[in-house]
Amino acid sequence: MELYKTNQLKIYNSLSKSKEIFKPIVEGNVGMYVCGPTVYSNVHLGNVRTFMSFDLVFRYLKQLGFKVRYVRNITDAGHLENDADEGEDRIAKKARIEKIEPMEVVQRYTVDFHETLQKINNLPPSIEPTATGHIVEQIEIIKDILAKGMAYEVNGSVYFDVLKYNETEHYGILSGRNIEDSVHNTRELDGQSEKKNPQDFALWKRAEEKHIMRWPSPWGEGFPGWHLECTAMSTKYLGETFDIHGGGMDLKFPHHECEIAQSKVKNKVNPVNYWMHANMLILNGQKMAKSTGNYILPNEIFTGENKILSKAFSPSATRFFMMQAHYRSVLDFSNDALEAAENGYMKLMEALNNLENIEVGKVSSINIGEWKKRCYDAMNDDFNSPVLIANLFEAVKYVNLLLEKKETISAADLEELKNTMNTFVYDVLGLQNNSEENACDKLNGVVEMLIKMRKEARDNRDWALSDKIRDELAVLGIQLKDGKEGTTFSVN
RNA sequence: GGCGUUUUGGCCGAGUGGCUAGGCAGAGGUCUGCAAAACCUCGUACAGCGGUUCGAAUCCGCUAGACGCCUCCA
Repeated sequence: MELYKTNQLKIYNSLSKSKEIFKPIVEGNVGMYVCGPTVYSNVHLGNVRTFMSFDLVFRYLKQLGFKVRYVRNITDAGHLENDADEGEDRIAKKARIEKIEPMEVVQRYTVDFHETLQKINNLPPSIEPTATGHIVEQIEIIKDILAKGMAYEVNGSVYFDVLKYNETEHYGILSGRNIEDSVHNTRELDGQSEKKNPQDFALWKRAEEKHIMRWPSPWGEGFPGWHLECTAMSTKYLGETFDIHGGGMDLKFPHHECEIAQSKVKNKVNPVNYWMHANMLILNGQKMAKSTGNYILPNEIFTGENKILSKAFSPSATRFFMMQAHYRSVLDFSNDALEAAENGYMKLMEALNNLENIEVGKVSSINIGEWKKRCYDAMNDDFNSPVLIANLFEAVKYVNLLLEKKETISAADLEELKNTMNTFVYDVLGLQNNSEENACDKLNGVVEMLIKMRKEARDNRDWALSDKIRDELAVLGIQLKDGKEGTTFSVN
């Protein structure tokens, strides 16, 4: 029987601002859409955190037995940079600077994005559609919204009429705003004279002469507006109403608010049942962002090539660091925090390796079933990975006590412990075991030989030689551990 | 200025109206030829001031700080 039938998953819904019991539209199936990256530069660690948060959601839904269609777009048509740059989107701008074809920029950074997510062990989504591949769908939606009188055309551009929409619907329902407030508080910017109101957002923008990315439309040559692509792609692949829509907290307004408005006009239904927002990664007390230069790239962490880092950290240690925080909490990035996470991560991996060395007994002195339930309870409570990890460390303690024979475990319980730990560590959290990568058979053989030689030296009370072997191996990052049952080692 | 979130022990980070989060770092102990590892024990917490309550770090109010959004942004 599928686990979702016995596990009651609760998800914090940004729309209701409360945890709700998750009930998919079609039993056993989940449709999930997550706003993907704009591929005009390398993804930074803050971007990665969001995608990792939803990777956790994706993985756990699958673990519960749901059949998940996970759609995450690639924004390759670019967003408008600001109104002063009217007609010029980010990707076109970058292309001009580098004197290359826009789609070459898109290709380069899409590849970088995929490589980075693969290193950090994110699962690929089920469908990864591109904005440029869905121009036709976007044009159709605009025509529909125009026909319904909720948009207007000016000089080859089409804008969504927010004030008119707000007469019958609540623009601001997701972000907790009232349009009346923002009417009084929105700063007037230049170049907005086309719009009836500053709150109106573009559905279609007329392309200036020099604009590189352009498509024909009923309103002339141009390109789609900021928020339309997600509406087009999510509803195309998941339906007019689907289960989960995710994205970074910073997209809640205006991006997701606009998506709701567009969908409601076009389909007359709420597009999303559960809105999920992942919180920001903080560096130097501020949100990581390309625009401010306050960011760190994933590769800089993996190579250690950044002045705030004392050394390189593996993708898994980095992933573990992020999983130790809840996805809805702000997380502070620092070298100290990463180091602490790395130490904890290695301790966890050590215990996983040691699972193989445990001897079974007739009865169990620890309650594995109860422990397993606590693991699921943690994840059922809005994907609470930090509490899950606390429970995994509880299991680390079990493993060590079992090795010392201070506790006993039955064969069936040991199997349960192994399966559950593997499931949560590898399948749900998506961590990888680095020690397996580092230690190959030849190395194992050499170290075992040295351990044997050291034992002979110790038996002869030749402490100088035995310590020399131990210390020199330590310098190489190989740590020897003398236990009651003999010496073991770990590779750092 | 508006809307929202947040403030936990040396550090990172959970959580709850009364019952140990966890990790890292630190102290003492067991073990050990010594060390490391492991295990056991321990410490200083819930920004400040009021209120509700038998009881609040947990609910409410005020004050102070921080962050996010209000413009592209994960």
